[in-house]
Amino acid sequence: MFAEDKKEEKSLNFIEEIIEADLQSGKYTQIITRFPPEPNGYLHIGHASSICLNFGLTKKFPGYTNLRFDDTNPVTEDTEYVESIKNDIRWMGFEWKHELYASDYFDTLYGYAVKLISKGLAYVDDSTSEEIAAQKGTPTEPGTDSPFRSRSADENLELFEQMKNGAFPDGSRTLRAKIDMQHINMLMRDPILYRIKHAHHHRTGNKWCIYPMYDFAHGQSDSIETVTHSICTLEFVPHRELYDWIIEKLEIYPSHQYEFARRNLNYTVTSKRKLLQLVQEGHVHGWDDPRMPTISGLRRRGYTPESIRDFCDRIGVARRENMIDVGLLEFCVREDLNKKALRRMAVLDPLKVVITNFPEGVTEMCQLENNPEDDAAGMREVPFTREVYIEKEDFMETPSKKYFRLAPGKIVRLKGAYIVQCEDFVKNENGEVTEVRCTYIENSKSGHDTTGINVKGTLHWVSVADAVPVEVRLYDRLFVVEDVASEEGDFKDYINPDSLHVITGYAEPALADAKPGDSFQFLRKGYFAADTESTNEKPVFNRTVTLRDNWAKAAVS
RNA sequence: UGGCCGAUGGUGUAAUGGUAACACAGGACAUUUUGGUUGUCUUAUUCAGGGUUCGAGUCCUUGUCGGCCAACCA
Repeated sequence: MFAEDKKEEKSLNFIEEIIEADLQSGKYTQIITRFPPEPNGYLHIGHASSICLNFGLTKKFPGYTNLRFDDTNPVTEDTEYVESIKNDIRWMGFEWKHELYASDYFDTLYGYAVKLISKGLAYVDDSTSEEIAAQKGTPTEPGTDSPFRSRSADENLELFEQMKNGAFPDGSRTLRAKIDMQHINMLMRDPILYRIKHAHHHRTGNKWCIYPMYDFAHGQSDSIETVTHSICTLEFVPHRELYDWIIEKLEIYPSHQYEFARRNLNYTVTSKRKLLQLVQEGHVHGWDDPRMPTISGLRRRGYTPESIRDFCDRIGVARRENMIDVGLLEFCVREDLNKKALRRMAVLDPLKVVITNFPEGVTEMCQLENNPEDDAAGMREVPFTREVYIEKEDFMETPSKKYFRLAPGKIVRLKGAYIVQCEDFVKNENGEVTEVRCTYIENSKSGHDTTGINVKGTLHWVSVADAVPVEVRLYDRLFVVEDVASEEGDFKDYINPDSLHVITGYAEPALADAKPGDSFQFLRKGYFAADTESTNEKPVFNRTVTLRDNWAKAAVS
């Protein structure tokens, strides 16, 4: 059980209420859910919500959850996606009961189709795609019957078998349900059940040249697995009538579909089509680019499974349209990493400080806490010398009144080391400050400070002689507008041209040992995770998220 | 012009006919050898009108606004 699940019981969401009622009434003694991705892309933060819901339900209530790949369209699907999906679900901390594929049921589904035809409830249609579209009518106008609608069951059976045997080219015929072309629900106007695709399938190879449509695969797959609560997003609400119709006519186990609103995150996109486009056109460096809202991207960025689960928990489950602030996701990862991440010092934009009264050639070790939030994390030693780097932004020639960092004549604490006072500074010909000269106060060392001086500011620093150069990748939101989908024109027009900055930072020696995936808090700068490409020779860090910064906020306003 | 689904602080969720709650974001103060963390305080006539009721965010009704539905995608 996850720690966050142990919190005091929150009120149930509407699906949990339904399940509780079903359990209490004795309708079920256990529940079965499923997570049904199509293996045609990587999982994203929206899927995370669905994963937490489906798997979370069977953690909370008796029962189990299957992983079922909805692989009914061979032309877009691939085993690469299957593997990434399994990997991401496990990383999220969930384990499925059975690994299943809709393609496992192709024979059964074929039999179901034959049964429907025999009952006079399906027919082979020779109409073209355009003709079928025309027959459908519109939401406000009824459709018209296909000229092939009244074929005999025997003829349909014969034709359908020939379809299966590869007698016809792609697109030449379809199997359609015979329901009602005047139905108020467009999906009930003789929906296509099977189409011809002479395509290689990632699992069944070339065995089949006809493939069932979503509506003729999903509900039956649920039924075959005796899924009790089949949970999907709101755009499938109109499909429920067809879902129930097929199950009823086939007289198979009655699974039930329940819909919730997909979660939208601002400043990003969560459409697989759009994400694929970003990858294929090189706007990002792959599905796991740390700017991507994919689970693999978030992982590489430094997000933890705990933080993503917490996020999903906080945003909840409902049926209304929503746009969730990415700030909440950031809050969740800060909260998690604050407890776990070891503190390290790294200077991202260096300015040299010379401590004029500190002896040359001497290295003095300083003891610093690895994590003030976790005593068990212990201490580490950091070398201090006459010359150190601080951040450029931590010195101001003419500071405002509320600035309590370094400035001419002002004192400041170098974290874990000494209190220093600024005596002088050097400028280059462009008027930029290139060096700050300070004196240190001898008996002010952290832990042994007998001066009684109260300093307002504390700076992070790195010894010049001991600094480890590291590549640091700073990320910003991928899009410049909150709601990309609602904007006019091509979504790519709203890509943030400054979503990535690669810089060289100077880190304390301990950071040279970072292993890919390790997370750290760079003091006063944010949380950073060693990238998958990081090595001891060339450490690379991704900024997961900055620290909250009240000073920066105040400066803006 | 049809059908379906929605509407509660800036955002996301709660309140199951009986005091509109929680979290994030924002603001203020305190604490702090990270301007981090932590603590305290603070921000709503529940889309609108009508109705039922002792009592309505909740039930009924009308309207308004938003989303979805006319892929051989899922």
